[in-house]
Amino acid sequence: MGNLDQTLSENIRIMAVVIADICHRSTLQMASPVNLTRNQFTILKVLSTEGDFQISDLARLLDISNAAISKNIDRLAQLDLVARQTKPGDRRSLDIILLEDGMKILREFDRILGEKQEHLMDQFSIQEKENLLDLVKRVITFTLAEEQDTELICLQCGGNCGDTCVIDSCKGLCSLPEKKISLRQSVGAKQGSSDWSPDKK
Amino acid sequence: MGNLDQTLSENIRIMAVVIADICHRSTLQMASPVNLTRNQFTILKVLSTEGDFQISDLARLLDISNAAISKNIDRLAQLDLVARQTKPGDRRSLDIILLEDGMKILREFDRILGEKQEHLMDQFSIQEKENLLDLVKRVITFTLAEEQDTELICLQCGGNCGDTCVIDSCKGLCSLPEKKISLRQSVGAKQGSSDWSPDKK
DNA sequence: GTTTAATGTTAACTGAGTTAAGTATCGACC
DNA sequence: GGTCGATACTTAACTCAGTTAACATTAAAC
Repeated sequence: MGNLDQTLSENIRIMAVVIADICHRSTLQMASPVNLTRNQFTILKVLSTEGDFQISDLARLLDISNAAISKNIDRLAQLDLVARQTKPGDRRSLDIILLEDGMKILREFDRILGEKQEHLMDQFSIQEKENLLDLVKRVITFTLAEEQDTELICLQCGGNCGDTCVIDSCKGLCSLPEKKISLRQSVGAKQGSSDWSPDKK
Repeated sequence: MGNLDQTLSENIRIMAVVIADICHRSTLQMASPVNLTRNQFTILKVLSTEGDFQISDLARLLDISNAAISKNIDRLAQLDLVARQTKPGDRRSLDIILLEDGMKILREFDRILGEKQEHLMDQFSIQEKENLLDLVKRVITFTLAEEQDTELICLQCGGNCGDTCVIDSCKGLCSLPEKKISLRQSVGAKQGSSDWSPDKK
């Protein structure tokens, strides 16, 4: 029944855009008093997970250059969201640490997302949720299996999904910070064309 | 059962990123011999739907400036994917028309997406698909209802889902080209920070 | 026939990325 | 202990896709 396949595929794609684009953007806008780019937000999110992160770690994780991270940290530091802290052992390295104001934005983001999620989840019975979860997991794993570039930071779980995460490459960040090398080779945060900057209109 | 809610929400978000980001990017890269930005691809996609489109229509639809559209059309015209055609009635206006090479890219994109989709759909029984469709539609409508900025071009259906489209504001484009004014107020294609440009590494 | 509005292009600018060069520190080796 | 290469970060110059503002050209209104 090709038509069902078609409709379902389309609706899955629409859902993806709605969640990954519209919902994320609006939540971030609500959560933060200042405009943050997607990458700046991702940096905060990474810093909120366990482990120490330096400029080059962040560059590797977000797959952008050290120079770009450095500039983003300038911006975030200027907003008092993060700070550079020289490492005791090695005076070349800097640990980037998340400050209270940065945490506040993340907490607010999670709170808003949590609220939206709560309302959404109220729609479904437990049976339906379990059903949907199973189907969603299968969509994810199957879709990723078809792709070459499957490394990414999902970070949707706040770094605590551990071994239950469906994303193989995520597990490193979620539960094993020491494995943080070379995640997300290709879910690039490349030079910008369109969607993810703060709205300036 | 808060934990199920949490897990399900996370997995929905992960699925969204996987589909909207990774899958779209890789498909576009496979489909097009030249690097197209997300907006350039969206322009092609819009042009492939029914109706005549001028610079200002496209600007309104993508929510970027006339000047930006003009430059994008320069680029697409230089690649022989589209052409400017002076309108008989009004010599100020230009109809932007999709050329064969442009259509070829769209066809190839759809073909690849169709293939991926076919494999994915093989995973599910008809019962499961109907189930999933229902749940997905509810996620979409509910999520959109919570958002203020719900205007968007989804264009996932290729412009032919008509009244069955779950996206109210989409219907204009899918089935009623004359309503093409002011779709997508805010699913911005704003100045760029991060993800959607062709990969230059 | 002149003024006003609409359409599209050009020019100057912005912001977030890039690469390449520069600075400082560390570790190793003679 | 001094030099040399590697590592970590920053700075500078550039690119690219947006922006706004000024400018042609054409159409419409009075």
